[in-house]
Amino acid sequence: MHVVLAHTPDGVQLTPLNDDGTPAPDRAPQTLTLATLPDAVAQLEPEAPRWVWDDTSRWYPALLSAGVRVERCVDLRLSHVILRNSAASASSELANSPRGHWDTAAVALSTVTPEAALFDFDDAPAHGDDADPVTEFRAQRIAVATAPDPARLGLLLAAESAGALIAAEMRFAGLPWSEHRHDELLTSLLGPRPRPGTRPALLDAVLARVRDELGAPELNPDSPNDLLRALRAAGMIITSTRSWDLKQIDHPAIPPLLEYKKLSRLLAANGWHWLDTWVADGRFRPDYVPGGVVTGRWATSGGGALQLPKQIRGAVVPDPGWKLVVADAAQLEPRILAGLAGDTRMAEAGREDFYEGIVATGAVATRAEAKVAMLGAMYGATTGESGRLMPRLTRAFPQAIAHVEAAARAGERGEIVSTRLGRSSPLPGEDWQQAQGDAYGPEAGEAQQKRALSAARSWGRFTRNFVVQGTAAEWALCWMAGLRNRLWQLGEHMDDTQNGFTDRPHLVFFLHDEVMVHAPEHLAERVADEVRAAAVDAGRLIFGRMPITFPVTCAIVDSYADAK
DNA sequence: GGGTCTTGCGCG
DNA sequence: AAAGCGCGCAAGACCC
Repeated sequence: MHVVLAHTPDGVQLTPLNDDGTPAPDRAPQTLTLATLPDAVAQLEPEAPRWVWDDTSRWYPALLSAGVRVERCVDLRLSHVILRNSAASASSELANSPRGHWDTAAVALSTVTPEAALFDFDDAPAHGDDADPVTEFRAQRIAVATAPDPARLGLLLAAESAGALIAAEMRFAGLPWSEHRHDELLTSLLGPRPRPGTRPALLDAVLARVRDELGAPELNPDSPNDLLRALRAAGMIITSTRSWDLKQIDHPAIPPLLEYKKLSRLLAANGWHWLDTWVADGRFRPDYVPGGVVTGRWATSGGGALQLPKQIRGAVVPDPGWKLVVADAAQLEPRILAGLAGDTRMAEAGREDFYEGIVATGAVATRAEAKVAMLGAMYGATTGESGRLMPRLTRAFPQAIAHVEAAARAGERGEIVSTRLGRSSPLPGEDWQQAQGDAYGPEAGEAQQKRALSAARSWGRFTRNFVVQGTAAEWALCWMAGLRNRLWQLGEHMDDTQNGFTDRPHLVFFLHDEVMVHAPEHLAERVADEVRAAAVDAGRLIFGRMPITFPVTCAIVDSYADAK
């Protein structure tokens, strides 16, 4: 059963439907107030319906605040974006109708906090006819059913929607964060928290050494212009102030300067100000944005949750009596490539440690070489060590390399490419099309042709990587969705005293190919088993019986810093 | 004074 | 000047 939730002027319309979108004969639609919605949802939830709503981030946080968890949903907005762009649904009515309500990002924007038990409909855009979720749901079902492979596209929409639930739940639960430990880390690296407008003592001391070595007492190290001038005045030949460039230079000012950059970055990005802004009541609650990246990866907004530097991961600590289970899908993208290409030789070689396996075939000499060569294949390297090693990979694994090469050529021609489950890449922009057109015009100059070729190659690198990164994102969604169900069942016997959601082991963090579970200590080992089992399931879901392994490294720790 | 672009660096 | 992919954020640079 599906139950569609629609926001109406007086409250909420609740419409039960059969799975094909036709009205459920034995169930009448109901109209409710927002205040009574959580109870109504909780009452129906034991039947495990798929809740159909326009945008998970608008409905689910308030349900979670009211203590209501749902097992399944359809996020119409996320699904619509996939179906609008997918080559697999390109001939559907949905994909060929004019852009409207479901294509506007406005539906997406939401800043509902778990604390605010209010639904966020104040800024809902004016509803036209096309905004009716029942109509949209039916259009989506048809688009999926008429696709060449409905099962794959259907799986993608289910996984994307599950991701939206998880994103809301992770924000609700929050990442356990010790403000005290964070402050200790900052103090040991930077010195005690300084008065506003002044540098911490240790940072100041490093800066003094830089100024001294450069003979520039007034240097503002945070100004690239100023810094560049000072470095040149000290005799260095240099065009940028990037750390990587500075490392090539032998000068006594460089080591303290690199240290200054490292520390000032920590202060600016994850210092006390960040702590005040993003951590409350021992939890870090970033705003996850499922589908926020074209490839299907998640983004976050605020708090930089996907860029937590290793330096401060020590501040992520479980509650007393709990553990963190930190799991990482080992060498995910190379495995995904082997699966996508159906390259059983590569899959076989990479069965355990992927890169050691490549070395064992004799394709390259060392693990480091194998890694660089694989990255080159997936990113489209043409120069450097990576570009040099790639031909050897091509000889050893022609099938895998041909797959990414084909994706690159398609992109160079301005065509779209698709992931395993059917998420398609965007078309290149107008500027790109214009540049390609110009290059073949009658009066095209050499510079124009060069520019067009460079743009074509660049887009080819994007599409090359899109199929791998995007399919890896699909795998990760399936992994996490499966894990979510397994974790819930693991806590099934528990009496949910406070909140049925946060009492049980639950997901608290996700980073592309890594997940973190906050688990009661006595369940931690079993959580680790479920993490591994869910990885096996995800591989089967996406690649069927193909013999690809997805090993997971799993650490049960008292601090995120101890995970690797 | 305020908005946008650029630089630099964190993560996978 | 371009350069192996995808991001977000802070602060300076730049412009009106």
